[in-house]
Amino acid sequence: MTHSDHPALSGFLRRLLLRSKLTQEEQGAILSLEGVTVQATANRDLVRPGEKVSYSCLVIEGLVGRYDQMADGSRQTTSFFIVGDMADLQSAVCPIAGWGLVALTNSTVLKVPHAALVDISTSYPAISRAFWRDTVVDAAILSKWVANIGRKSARARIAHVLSEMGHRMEEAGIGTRTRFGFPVTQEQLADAMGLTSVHVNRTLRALRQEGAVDFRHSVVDVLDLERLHSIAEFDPMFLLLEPA
Amino acid sequence: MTHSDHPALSGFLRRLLLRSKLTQEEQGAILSLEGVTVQATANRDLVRPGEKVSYSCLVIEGLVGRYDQMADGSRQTTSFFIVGDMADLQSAVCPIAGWGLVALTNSTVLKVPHAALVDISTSYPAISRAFWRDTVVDAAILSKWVANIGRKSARARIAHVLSEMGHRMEEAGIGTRTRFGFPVTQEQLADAMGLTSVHVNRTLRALRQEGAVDFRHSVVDVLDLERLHSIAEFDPMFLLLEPA
DNA sequence: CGTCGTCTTGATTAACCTCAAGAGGTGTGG
DNA sequence: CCACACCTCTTGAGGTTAATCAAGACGACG
Repeated sequence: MTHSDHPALSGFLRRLLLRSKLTQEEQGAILSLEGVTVQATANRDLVRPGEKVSYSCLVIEGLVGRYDQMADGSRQTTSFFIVGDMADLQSAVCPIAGWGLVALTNSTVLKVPHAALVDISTSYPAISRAFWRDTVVDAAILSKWVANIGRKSARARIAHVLSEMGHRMEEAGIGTRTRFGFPVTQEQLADAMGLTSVHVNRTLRALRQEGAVDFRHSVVDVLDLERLHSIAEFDPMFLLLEPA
Repeated sequence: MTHSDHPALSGFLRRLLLRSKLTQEEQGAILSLEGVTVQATANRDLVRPGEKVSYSCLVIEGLVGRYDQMADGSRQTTSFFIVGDMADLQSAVCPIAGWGLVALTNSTVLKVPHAALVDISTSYPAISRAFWRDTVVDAAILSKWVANIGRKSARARIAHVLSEMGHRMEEAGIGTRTRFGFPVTQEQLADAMGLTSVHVNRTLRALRQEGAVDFRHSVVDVLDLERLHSIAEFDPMFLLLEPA
């Protein structure tokens, strides 16, 4: 276990405070969480599909993905997790799930024991609601992904995910909505969009040529935010930024 | 407000108990929830997209869908809710969301005030965890839908959703996994699968002809459960049936 | 018995996939 | 410091799945 007040926890707390009010005491309880720091190289599984876990993974550095594996070996990524995200907070109440977690790039995560998470959520109802709300936000993003993948063109899908990530990066304080690091390969992006890497490549080229967004060398450079959002039909409301 | 112990609440309690242990007192608190019963005819919105709500909708009768509307008018359904499901329990902690709720067939719902839900979840940590867990199950289903829509053929997608609904219907005690009522039109099913009704029609015919499943007249008749699950790559584990 | 929504089928088109090959970039070992 | 290996990106040609457009049959309900 690391000592209390691990710097990574402040990112997590910051994220919770975006949508939930917590007293000083409650904030202190979050910051006092302890865990084990682990490193993972790119494409290494943090949690294998179906594995029972006794801790949740807080992303300290890098980028983590949640994925579903098909029988033919193809993958569908169902979420990207950035610094400050607790990638599988839900596992605290459902320790077995069908999905896996993978480090999409070299990453560091803090493994926080479920017991500690359940403890503080039992002691502080407001923390319990904050955790619940965090899970709801995750579900809202998933719901939006279903809509994007089910009903939008490749162009709109990619525009949407880049808009979403820009928004979340800025929210987390690790970039701006018009320029941020996003270290995924076109192949990994394809796995998230339900497309092939070839088609992602062509679509990115089109988005660049029409002056909407330039995504190269792991950096997203939004050339025209309004145009990008319009292509994506992006409305940040779905991220549920409504502190209560 | 209806009187306490509304019969519909027992379906909701039954659903919670599938995945969470609750004491008699806690169970009593659930059963004592009060609300207003409302009826809605098919295709009537229960919650409009973006609307702020102060209650959650428990399905008493019928079938409810959560959907996202695109700018061009097309829709993506992101969940089906059956009798005993609290369609938007998450709104208790996030009263504004981007999606809408629609009665897919003539339905009856019990509108339970958020205040009451927050009250009992504050008084009973176990109920708070049960609610949280319920939201996690919803997210797990969403995650699976992303994978289905993103990476599977129309045939496998439809086979999967019929497998999923059969499982949930049996779980809720309103049918068996091989035969259950599912009152959606091919058009509504298409909106959920990210397909057109024409293609759903052709695909249902193919599934019937190969002896997997016969879905007609609002009834799903599974002809060969193993074959259906195999086509769908269906594994009920994702429904997180792990009481804790 | 008529009307309207739903289902069914056919013909054509568009979006995206598959296969394939070469270019660019980056890290590593000689 | 160079050479090689490997991964990622890029582009082309052709194929497949599912969308679109259109029309007629069926079926439930008044």
